[in-house]
Amino acid sequence: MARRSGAATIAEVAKAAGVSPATVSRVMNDRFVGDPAVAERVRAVAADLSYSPSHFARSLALGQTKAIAFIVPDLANPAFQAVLSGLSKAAGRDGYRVLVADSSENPDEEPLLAREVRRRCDAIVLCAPRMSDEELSEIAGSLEPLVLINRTGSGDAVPSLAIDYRAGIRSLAEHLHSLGHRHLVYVEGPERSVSNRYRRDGLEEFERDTPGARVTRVAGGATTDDGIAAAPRVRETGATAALAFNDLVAIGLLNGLVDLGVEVPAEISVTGFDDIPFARFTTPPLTTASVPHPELGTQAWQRLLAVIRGEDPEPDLVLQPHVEIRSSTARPEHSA
Amino acid sequence: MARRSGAATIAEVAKAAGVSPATVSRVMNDRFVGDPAVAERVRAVAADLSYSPSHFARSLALGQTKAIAFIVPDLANPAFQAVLSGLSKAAGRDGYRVLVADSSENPDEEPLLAREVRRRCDAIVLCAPRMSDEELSEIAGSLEPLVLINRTGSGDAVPSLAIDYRAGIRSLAEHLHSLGHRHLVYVEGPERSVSNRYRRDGLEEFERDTPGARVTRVAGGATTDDGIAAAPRVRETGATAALAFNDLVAIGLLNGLVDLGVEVPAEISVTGFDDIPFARFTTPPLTTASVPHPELGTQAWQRLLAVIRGEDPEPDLVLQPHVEIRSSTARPEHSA
DNA sequence: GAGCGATAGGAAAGCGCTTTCTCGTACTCG
DNA sequence: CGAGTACGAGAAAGCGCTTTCCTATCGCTC
Repeated sequence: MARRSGAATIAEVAKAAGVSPATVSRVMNDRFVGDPAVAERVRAVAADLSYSPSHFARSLALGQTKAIAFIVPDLANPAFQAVLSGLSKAAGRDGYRVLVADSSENPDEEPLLAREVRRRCDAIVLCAPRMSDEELSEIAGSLEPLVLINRTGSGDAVPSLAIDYRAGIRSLAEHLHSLGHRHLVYVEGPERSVSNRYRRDGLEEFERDTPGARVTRVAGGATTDDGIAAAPRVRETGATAALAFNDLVAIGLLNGLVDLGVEVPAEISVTGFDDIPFARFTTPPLTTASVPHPELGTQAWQRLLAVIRGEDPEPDLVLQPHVEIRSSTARPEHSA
Repeated sequence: MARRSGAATIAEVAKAAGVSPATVSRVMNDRFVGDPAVAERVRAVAADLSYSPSHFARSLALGQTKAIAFIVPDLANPAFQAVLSGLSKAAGRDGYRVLVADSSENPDEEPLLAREVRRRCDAIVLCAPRMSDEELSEIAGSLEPLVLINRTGSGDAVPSLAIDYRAGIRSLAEHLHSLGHRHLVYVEGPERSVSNRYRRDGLEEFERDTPGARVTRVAGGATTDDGIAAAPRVRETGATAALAFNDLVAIGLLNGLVDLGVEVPAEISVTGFDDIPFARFTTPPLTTASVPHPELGTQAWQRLLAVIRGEDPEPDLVLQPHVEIRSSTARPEHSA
């Protein structure tokens, strides 16, 4: 038995207005066709009692909530916020709200988080780079309607949207190579991150296809602090250019290098990934690869809505990053 | 009538296990005291059908959701994220989830947003700097349990937590004054923002109490872009130091000034507010005033939980910002 | 003026779960 | 060995809302 939360119920409104709950419901949902005076009375009473229908009860009766969930690995990363913003705007236009959940607190419980959050709404957009493929395909079924971000073809027929990290980082590496860099160092993302794997693949391709080029790898992470911590390791490699897992890491790295007395880009060039708004404001401004993140959100919504409606979603999309050249990259010193 | 979402219901589990729904419910909630074999069977069947209880139905029956909402004016601002992070951790420890809503899309509908979101959960933490006092006290009642952030004593007995922007910005101004600056310029926050008013108050106090000091005001906003746009206006004032509404604006301003060829801090000192993580990484690193934001979230949860439980919350708290001196502030040129 | 269709609005079932009440069974104790 | 107790588990009500019937009333036509 619920402790009454003080809010008026439909029954109370009905009684006060001298009509049946059914009528109140109809009036509230603009499905009422009878005497306008009755509707008016109901509305007045409802306003008077400041009645507003209970969400749970509605959801229960209707079987839908008009809400979707968005799970991100780290809400503090502006790149995900940009996706969220696009998603939330798009969903809002169709009358849907989005619930945000951040799995950074405990990544291990991501599947649980997803499941739990999913049950509070009609569908879910999942961005879970650290979840294993097995875990993913295991829970995918129980999460539908579902759209995946940055996880391509998990075998299942789940619509997905991805950024081509592989191609993006390769372009970045090629940019550095064209400047004259031969020894690059990649500051890795989180151990279990799938998108880190894509980047590694891209770099391996680059290395293979580019005679004379070499890519060393050092441990990193996904945050500015990880970037700072990686600075000494980067310097030790002797590489003339560093590719960071993302902009956050790059920013940390930039500062870590400065603290070590290393000049960027004179001694070491640095690149990021994502082109977060702050990337323009670093010193020197960060060369990075970007993708229109809000677009990712919009596209995700299109597909999710289709799935919700039982229609066929548009085909999967793999967005190609665009290299944004700024001044954190330059020719290596000795080659000048 | 709900369209069945494919998920198993308690009735199905009950039937499959040859028991009553009541028993299933009890087993699922660890309230079962009977034959362990029965419990085991129920659990097995539940697992088999991958049953998980419907949230709405539970909420409806229980009258509670174990979720709270957090409304922020702008999720892109790292300061609010820090609050969110503290809140979410604290609430999580008590088994509560937090739903995040960002009102930046359309600030005018903040009251509606709050109301709607509130009905999806048990309580709400509201950070609505742009809502008018009237609007606020108008809806406060319908939002309870409620904790307010950065809105002190709205007359009503709503627990609140605030940052002392007035004192904080005053300290910043005094820091600049002590460096020798006499003409300061304040880059205003959003027009209707209450926290902007506090800052203005602080600066007026400073001006009144500090003979020879002068504070000009120019239009600004709350984002980096607003900061960039304010740069020419700042320069025109001829002030030797600029206090920005927050760090985001300060960062924009820093860059806007550089673009205009103005050197910081040589020609103009700049300060921010909030000490977001990026503040350390600007060039020059930003002098700012800070408050432990996650702590704000934790404190908010303490109070909210008390209110939810019908207990008396701890008294309101006004956190005192600490001035973080970095190198975006220095003695004015001619005084050197 | 009788018979018909249309229409306004109520009764009731059902969404899935929790929980009180109740009943039947298996004990225990005198 | 019978009465009383304890305990396991089911029946049913209720959370607040929507929606499908369904009935009663009205207005019309011939």
